[in-house]
Amino acid sequence: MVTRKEVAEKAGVSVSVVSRAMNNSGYVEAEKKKRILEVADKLGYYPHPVAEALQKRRTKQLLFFCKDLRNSFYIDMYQGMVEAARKRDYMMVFNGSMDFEKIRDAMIDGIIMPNEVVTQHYLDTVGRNYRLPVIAASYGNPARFSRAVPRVEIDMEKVMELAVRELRANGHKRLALAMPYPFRTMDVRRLAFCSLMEEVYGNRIKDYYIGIHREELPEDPRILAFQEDEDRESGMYLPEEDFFGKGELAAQLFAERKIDATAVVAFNDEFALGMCKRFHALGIQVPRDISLIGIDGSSARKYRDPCLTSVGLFPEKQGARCVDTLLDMLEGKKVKYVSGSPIKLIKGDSVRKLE
Amino acid sequence: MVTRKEVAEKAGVSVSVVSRAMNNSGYVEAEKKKRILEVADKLGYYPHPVAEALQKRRTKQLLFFCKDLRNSFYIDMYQGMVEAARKRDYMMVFNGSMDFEKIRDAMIDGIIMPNEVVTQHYLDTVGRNYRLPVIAASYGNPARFSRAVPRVEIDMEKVMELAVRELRANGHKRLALAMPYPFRTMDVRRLAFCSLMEEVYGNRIKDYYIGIHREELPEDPRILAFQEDEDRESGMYLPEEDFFGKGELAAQLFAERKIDATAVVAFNDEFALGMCKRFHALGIQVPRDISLIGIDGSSARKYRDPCLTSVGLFPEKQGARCVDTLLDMLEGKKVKYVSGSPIKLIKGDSVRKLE
DNA sequence: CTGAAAGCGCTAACAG
DNA sequence: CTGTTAGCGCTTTCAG
Repeated sequence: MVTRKEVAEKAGVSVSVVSRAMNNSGYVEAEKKKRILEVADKLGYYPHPVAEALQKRRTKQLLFFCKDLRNSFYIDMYQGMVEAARKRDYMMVFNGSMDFEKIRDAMIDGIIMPNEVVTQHYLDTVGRNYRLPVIAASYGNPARFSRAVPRVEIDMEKVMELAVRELRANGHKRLALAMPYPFRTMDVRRLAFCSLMEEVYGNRIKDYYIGIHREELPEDPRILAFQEDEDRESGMYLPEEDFFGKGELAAQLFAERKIDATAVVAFNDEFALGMCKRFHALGIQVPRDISLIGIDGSSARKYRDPCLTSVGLFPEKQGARCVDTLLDMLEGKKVKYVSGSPIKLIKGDSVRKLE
Repeated sequence: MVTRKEVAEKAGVSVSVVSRAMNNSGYVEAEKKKRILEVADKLGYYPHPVAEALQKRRTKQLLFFCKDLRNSFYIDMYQGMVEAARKRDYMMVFNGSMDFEKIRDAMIDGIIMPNEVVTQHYLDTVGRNYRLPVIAASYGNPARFSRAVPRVEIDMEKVMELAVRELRANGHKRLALAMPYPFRTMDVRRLAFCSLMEEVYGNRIKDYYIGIHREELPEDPRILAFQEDEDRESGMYLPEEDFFGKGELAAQLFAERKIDATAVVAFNDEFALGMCKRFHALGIQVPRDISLIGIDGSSARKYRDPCLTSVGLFPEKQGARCVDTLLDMLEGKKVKYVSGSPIKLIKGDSVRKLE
């Protein structure tokens, strides 16, 4: 392996001059600099990133701590991070194994958490005595962080408002909400939906809520909504959920319970697509018999027809903002404790205009 | 930050004893070891991964160099890698930005390449004078590596054979192949298909090949089959392709050209799903009017009904094997230059039994 | 402008 | 069994 020392010898200078030449820091005679760079190039020299990191106490790597790789929402988010990091000469590293302990073995300068639940878990365990800067992507879900963590937040209340407004604009009055969790779960979508529909439904709102309970799930090892009873009670859930499968189940429940809603807001696009499929199998046509609106704006919308109408959350933008905030922190800049990320309705063909 | 030195002082020993105690290497009095571990724990000490890496010349990180994140095939492959790496106490790092230059800034012990094309690109550029161990996932595509690189290979000829056999077993005689590339492209699927169908079609084989040419692609920036004319001529292509969109186009071409095949083998599942969608839009029913078989066994098969029949490639297994081979190399073991990865037909409902 | 020297936090001989 | 010592490859004062 060729080191700075070797370059220095061949160029007839000392290592420190080479260092300065390579980093454009401090003084070095123009003539010499040129020669050094030439020698380095000829030798195929390239600085050793680990040594550099040790000395500078900067690895130039950021971790996106996310296990839920099969969820394209997070993949999109990661793409946004990669791009933002690249612009500031950082590398975005992805860790697919959800193992908090191992986080301390990672050579990183900071961590981005995918949601409130994971953030809280982290802060309550390893994060207690590991004080690397942390940023959380968040969605307005109730969570109590034991330490101040800047969040880049998507305003889910507004998302729900957009969805409901779109349905109402198309003449829908009786709307249902389909979720992968029981009613009692403190999910911001459910809370927002309830507050928006309260004046219409009053206390009959539960009749228009389709939730998947653990007991109802088929015996599929992938479908594991809750790991511990404790988690279930606290309304927490862990990732790697089969939203599509749960969506199918939700459509089934919707049909069985003969809910008289004309439109459904689904937890997310994956969930909505699952509903679509099952509706189709049950002979219920979207949007003729039932209108459907998803949340995410994911590219998976394309798989089914009619194309799903959805509230786009632009996870790439959220991801990019997470990175920028984190890097600002590392540079010692003051950062906002909460910053927002844009949303927008993406029209498809799954909402019918009622006369 | 708490270091080994600090722990040593509090425990009244020297740093080397602490080192030995923590790594279970060399001798250290049982009593002392216990005390040291206690002190370390109380201080919340955790070894500095960068310093360790510098000294041991082992970062315990492996890179999966893959930009095509939206392709679930590679995501599955990555999952397999993560698991295999975890078992051997390694961390699998994912780099989503296709920038060969930046690879040298990554703190890694080895690299896994997603396919032959990327491997070759790498070897011809940065890989020239950066000799980190490399493993390539491969598919029997023609490629000339300028350096010996162990490959974990999926036998695409056998894959094609399985697909064709399944269709024939269901009574299909006239089979077509649908690909995202022109006929001249040296893709192993096309070559295998040609050799399998030669005796049936002779030189009419081109009539049963549906290929997407660059000129036929709609003006979608994402749809960029070839970056350079040079690449196109050499039959190379770069990732991030919209296989779904091209599949739609292929179905269109199939219908327009009134090909009299009763079944189609599609490039991959994504491509097949695109075909499904367009066929549906054109009023051509799968499998009633046309049978369809995909390649991959991807989870996206679930999105559409009928469920796609596909040849499963089990990318997780391929990924896991890549990692194991790479780690064996790092441990100085002798590794096979080419190793295989299993395949299997996954039955769905997209192939009709002909009378 | 340059080079010697002192580390970054950790490991691994090697005497004691 | 233990401590001293010499690095891993790089950066950064700080005298010259």
